[in-house]
Parts: sequence; structure tokens; C-alpha cells
Amino acid sequence: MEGGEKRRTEETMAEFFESNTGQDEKRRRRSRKGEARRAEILSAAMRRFAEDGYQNAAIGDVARDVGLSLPGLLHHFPTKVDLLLAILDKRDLESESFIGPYRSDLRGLLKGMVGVFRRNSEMIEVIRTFAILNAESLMKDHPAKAWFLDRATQLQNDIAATFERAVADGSIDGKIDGRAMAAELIAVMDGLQMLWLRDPTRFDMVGGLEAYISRLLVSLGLEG
Amino acid sequence: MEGGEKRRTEETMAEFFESNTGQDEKRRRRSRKGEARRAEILSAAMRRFAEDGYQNAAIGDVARDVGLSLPGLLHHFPTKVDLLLAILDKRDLESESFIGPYRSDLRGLLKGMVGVFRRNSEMIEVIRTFAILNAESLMKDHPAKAWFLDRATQLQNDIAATFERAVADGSIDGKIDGRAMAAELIAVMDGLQMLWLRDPTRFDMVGGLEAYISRLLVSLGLEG
DNA sequence: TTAAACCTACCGATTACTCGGTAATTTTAA
DNA sequence: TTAAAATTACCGAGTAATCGGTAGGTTTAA
Repeated sequence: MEGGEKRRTEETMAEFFESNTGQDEKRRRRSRKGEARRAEILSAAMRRFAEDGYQNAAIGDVARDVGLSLPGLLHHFPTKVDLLLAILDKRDLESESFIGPYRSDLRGLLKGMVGVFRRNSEMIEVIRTFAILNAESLMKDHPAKAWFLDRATQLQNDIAATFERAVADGSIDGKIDGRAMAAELIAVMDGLQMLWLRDPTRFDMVGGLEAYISRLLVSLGLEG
Repeated sequence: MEGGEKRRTEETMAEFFESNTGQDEKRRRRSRKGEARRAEILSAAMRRFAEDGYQNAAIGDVARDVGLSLPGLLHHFPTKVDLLLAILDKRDLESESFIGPYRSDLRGLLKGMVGVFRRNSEMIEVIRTFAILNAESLMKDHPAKAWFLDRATQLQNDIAATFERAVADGSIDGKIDGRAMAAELIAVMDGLQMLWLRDPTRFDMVGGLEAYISRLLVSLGLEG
């Protein structure tokens, strides 16, 4: 859990897939066709994981989805866990810009979160995959457990820091517990996602967050 | 999804376990020993489900936990799904009194929820089982999907009704959307449970709900 | 005495993964 | 430019393990 674990770029991802016992950093050859295949596989795997979860999904089905044999798929991702980690890794890159732009002021952060939720609600497949994996990762020895814990911890730290900055510059009440507020925000977002997963057609996830945030802003004295 | 599905009592639960093709309601013979075993099995299964989820847990392990062979366990619960449904059923009976006593006024309901959360936090095994199953039930074709959907729907209805009663008698603002507020409450509770499951030692689930509820009461004008 | 409470032995399906090979593609060198 | 060399991209046919469930019997308890 040491903060190490450097972010892998598309470039160095190849090495990651081999057992990597030594310090050999020999460059890997990649064909254009192979890259395309890997992208297909990742996308198909996400669809499968979104339906059945990671543990219950069969990589043989993923292989068939992209017109490959099972060994054919395993050529690109040697184990099922590698496939999962590749998906998580890709998300890591994309969500770099989650908090970044809004890190400054609390009001902007909270409004920004609604924006992210709205944007996400238009990428249903992706968000569904990660919501399912998020829930599934609560189980013992789940291979994505550390990833989701790290992610939640870092998110909480970032949000808490913004709250504490707001306390420091006097824009909100000094008695407010930044870490607790951050936890509550994460809880609300995860909880709303669960409700939405249970009934995607009827439940208005974005509206739910919007209502919560705007009431929160009033109660913090930042609006209204 | 038709509201049918009558609640089963301990008495009639036996019949439920057989394939029940006909309308034979012949009384079953039950030994004291058998009842004890079934209780043991249920408890052991909950522990297993709490760790690995339903799909990934092996009923063979449950059998070994209570000193039985697998067919020995299957004598009491003919299929794995039967075992799951028996657990859910038991919970149904126990949580009959969840909302009941608090159904009357909104302030009492919200305060009561904190109390329930506090009581739950002392039954970690049970709450962990249901939180894991709740999350897992989001997956496609999960056998507990309907149960958790029904439960959430009914809970939302009950809470929403209390909100609307509060609107009707003028104790809270008339612009408040009861159903949306109910959804938010459920989301907060589920989300807090997820955070707690991810890190049971550090995260204060009860305190988190308490903080949310008390801010909500103020913002509704019911307190402070 | 009669049904419940078990057990041993087995089965069929599924699943992640391996082995040993062939075809396709890319890089390198003449 | 082109052909050989190197490596990737696959596939068919396994394999070992797991798991839910069955068949058919014996023992135990009401």
C-alpha cells in the first residue's frame, strides 16, 4: 500500500504483462493489429464485467465477443487478472482530470461534481462497469480491492483538503469536519449510483446529486 | 414483480423448499436436531456470503463449517438458491419492525434511523452479509435482485409517505420532493455502508449518518 | 415404524489456463 | 526493393480444479 506503484503509460504497459522477475526493460514490439484487438477486448470485457461482475464473467465469452478463441485472448492478456488491471489502468489515465480543474474553491468543486456526474450519465456502459466492480471489490481477496480503496482514499483526501482550505480562509464554518464531509459526499455518490443501477430507467441520478449538492451549499452558507 | 409473494413464516417455510409443483400442503415432520442444524447452516452461510458474496461462495465450505458433507447440507436446503432465499426470508421477519414504530412523524423517523444504524453496527456479521449481497444483487440475473429491489422500493415508499405527511400538515416546506428525499436517504445509508465495509476499523458509519441527519433536520427547519 | 438426517460415490458442466503448433505481420539487411 | 529473420497473432486440443447437484444407501431420532 506504499504510495509507490507508478502510473503506467501505454508505452510501458507491455512490460507489465510479463512476470518481470528481473530488471529487463527490453522494448516490446507491437503490431497495429494487436493494438486494435486489445482495445476491442478491453471494451468487450467491460461490457461483460458490467453485467456479471468480474468473478462471474467468463473470459471465454469475452473472447467470443471479439471473434477470438480463448487462447487467442490470453495471448494479449495472459491472465484474467491482467485483463481486469488493464481496465482499471485505462480508467486511471482518463480520470486524471477528475478533481484537478476544480481543486481550487469548494463551491467550484461541488458544482463540478454534478458536471462529472452528468457527463458520466452519458457513458452508461463505462460507469456501470465501474460501479459494479466497485461494489464487487468489497469482497474478500478481490483483485480490485486495493485499487478501489486507493481511489476512494485519494478522492477523500482531495475533497477534504478543499474543505479545509475553505475553513482556513473563513468561507465556511470552522467547526466543519472536512474528512467527514468528504466521506459523506463519496457515500452519496456511490449510493446514488447503486440506486441508479437497480433501476436505470426510472431513477434520476444526476438530479439526485444536484438536489443534495444545492442543499449542501445552502447549509454551508455558500449559496441561497 | 407483482406484489404477491406472501411473507413466509417459519411454519410454512418447509414447504417452500420442495419443488412444490402441486398444491400438496402435507405437513412436514421436523426434528429438534434438524432445526438446530438449519440454524447453524444459515449462520455459517451468512459468514461465507459476507466474505465472498453469494456467487463466489461454495456451499461445500458451508457444509464443512458445520461438520456436514455437501449432500448432508443439501438435505436441508436442496439448492444453493434455497439457502440464499432462506437467509433473506429470515431477515424479512426480523426487520418487520424497522420502520413500523417510527412511521408517524418525520423527525422521529430520521432519529430512529440513526438508532437502527447504531444497533446494526453491533451486529457486524449480519450487516456485512446484507451489504455484500445488496451490492452483488446489482448484477444481471442475480437470484437476490428482486428481493433487494422490492425492499428498497418499499423502504422508499414508506419514507416518502412520511415526508409527504409532513408536507401535508405543514411541518416542512411544501416544495420538498418526498420521493427524492427518500431516495437520497437510502443512497446515503447504502453509501456509508460501502465506505464502512471497505475500512471497518477506521470509518465511523454511525457518526457519518448522524452528521448527515442532523444537518438535514436543520435544513428542513425541524431543529436548530 | 417411519420419516428425517445423514453419508459415500459419482456426474456433468464450467473455467482459467497450457502446450505445441501455424499463419500473419513487422523489422532488418542485402 | 526485397527476401530472410524475428516476433506477434492466433488456434485446436487438452488439463486440472472446482462446484452444484444426484443416486442410493445406512443410521438416528420422534
